[in-house]
Amino acid sequence: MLPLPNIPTTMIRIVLYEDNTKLRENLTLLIDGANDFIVCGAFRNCDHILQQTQELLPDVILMDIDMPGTNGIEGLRIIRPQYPDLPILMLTVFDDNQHVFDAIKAGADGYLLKKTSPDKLLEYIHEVYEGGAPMTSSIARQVLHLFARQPSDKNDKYHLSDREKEVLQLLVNGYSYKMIAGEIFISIDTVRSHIKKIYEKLHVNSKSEAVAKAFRDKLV
Amino acid sequence: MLPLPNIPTTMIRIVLYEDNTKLRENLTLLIDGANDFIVCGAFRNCDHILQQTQELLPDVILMDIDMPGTNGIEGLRIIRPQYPDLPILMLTVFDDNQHVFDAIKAGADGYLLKKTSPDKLLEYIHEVYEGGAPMTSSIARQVLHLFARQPSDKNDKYHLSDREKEVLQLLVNGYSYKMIAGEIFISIDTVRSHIKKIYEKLHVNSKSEAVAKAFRDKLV
DNA sequence: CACCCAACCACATAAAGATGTGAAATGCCA
DNA sequence: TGGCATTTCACATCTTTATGTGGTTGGGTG
Repeated sequence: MLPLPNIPTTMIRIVLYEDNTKLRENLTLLIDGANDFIVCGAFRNCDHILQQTQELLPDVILMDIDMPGTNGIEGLRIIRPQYPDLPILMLTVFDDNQHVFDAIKAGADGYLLKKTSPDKLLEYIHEVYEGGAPMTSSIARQVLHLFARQPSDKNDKYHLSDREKEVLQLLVNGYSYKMIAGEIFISIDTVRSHIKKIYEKLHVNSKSEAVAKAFRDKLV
Repeated sequence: MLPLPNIPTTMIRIVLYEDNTKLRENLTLLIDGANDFIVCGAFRNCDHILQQTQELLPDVILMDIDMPGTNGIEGLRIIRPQYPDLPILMLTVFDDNQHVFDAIKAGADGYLLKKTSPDKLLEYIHEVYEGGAPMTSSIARQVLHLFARQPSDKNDKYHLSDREKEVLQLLVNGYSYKMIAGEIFISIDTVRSHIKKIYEKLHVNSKSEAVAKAFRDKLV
């Protein structure tokens, strides 16, 4: 049985994550329209990305960052360890430093802005599938500069007080509230109130999230 | 006084550093041939890059890496601190990790291989002049990977099972037991027993210690 | 001076986590 | 075939954490 001309024997399987329904549909139409792509799944967030990837076996994932529920960065962190070679292309409106940095750190293989034109987008999907690293030029510039600039010195970005930094450091070191209280000679209730304040400032709500954030943002 | 059509009022000033005389001349011809570029200097190494830059005031520097005398990387390190915003485009035969890494660290704004076609090269010079970061795709991929997944082979030192690694990843991502159970479709008691096992293997006894260890040992 | 903020403390409640004991199903491999 | 690791689940208990609502003190600033 011979394959017909111009009909690829294997389609490149794409899965989309994008919360905007209209955009998700448009992207699906665009990508399905190309003759060697097939969209085998499109979801509004990354809540079940592990199962979905297991079932759908995509060749490329196209991922928005800002989604309700599990967002693109979190999704990336979940999926990347299990699928180290799966090309994942971020497609987002954010071109600020922090988002780019987080995405790259989490193992994105490309980073495009949503204003990318449809034909360029298809070209870039091919590129990432073939092992390239498509980036819009402003992103590429940021990536290079992220590398070059050596000190993070952004550890004041959350405006933690000295005492709060001290407590956070102890949390990161694995201390319980009781141990912290003993270590710096304050009551456990005071430890609680410090930690509550830290959570507010870091926008987290558990000890392990605070610890993770401290590592990721090089606060320690 | 009106500018004539198609004749830019300001030319983009280029300085070249390239030791191969023939190539240097060819590049000069190519770039001067474009109607909005002018080569205002071309040198065989970076020995006097500071003075040359001061005098010639280039808008873009095009730089080879391997040159006798002060080479491209050293030149970059000399010039970058004084001119942090001057676009510098590396143009070289090396696409190995170390050279790319060194150049990026020293503050290059773009990195092209010499096999780049002449018309592409002119396009890329425009791009770097306009704040972009032109890279050949193999370089872009290297840059991303330098950032993201450097080690990730010593993560077997604790002999975590696949399932345990999966659970640990979700812990690191800030999931509660209940959320983990929901995500991977097992009961919360099973989550407990996995986590207990993880704690034994990592020699910790709390979630945040496990998270911290995961970061420190680059398990994530 | 009044005001804010950092740092301290207390009490209470609900949720989450840690630990222990025990057990069943699967698959591998020697 | 029997042992071993992995994965799954249940029940019980106790500790820790998270959150809320208060409060006092002292330093600094407009």
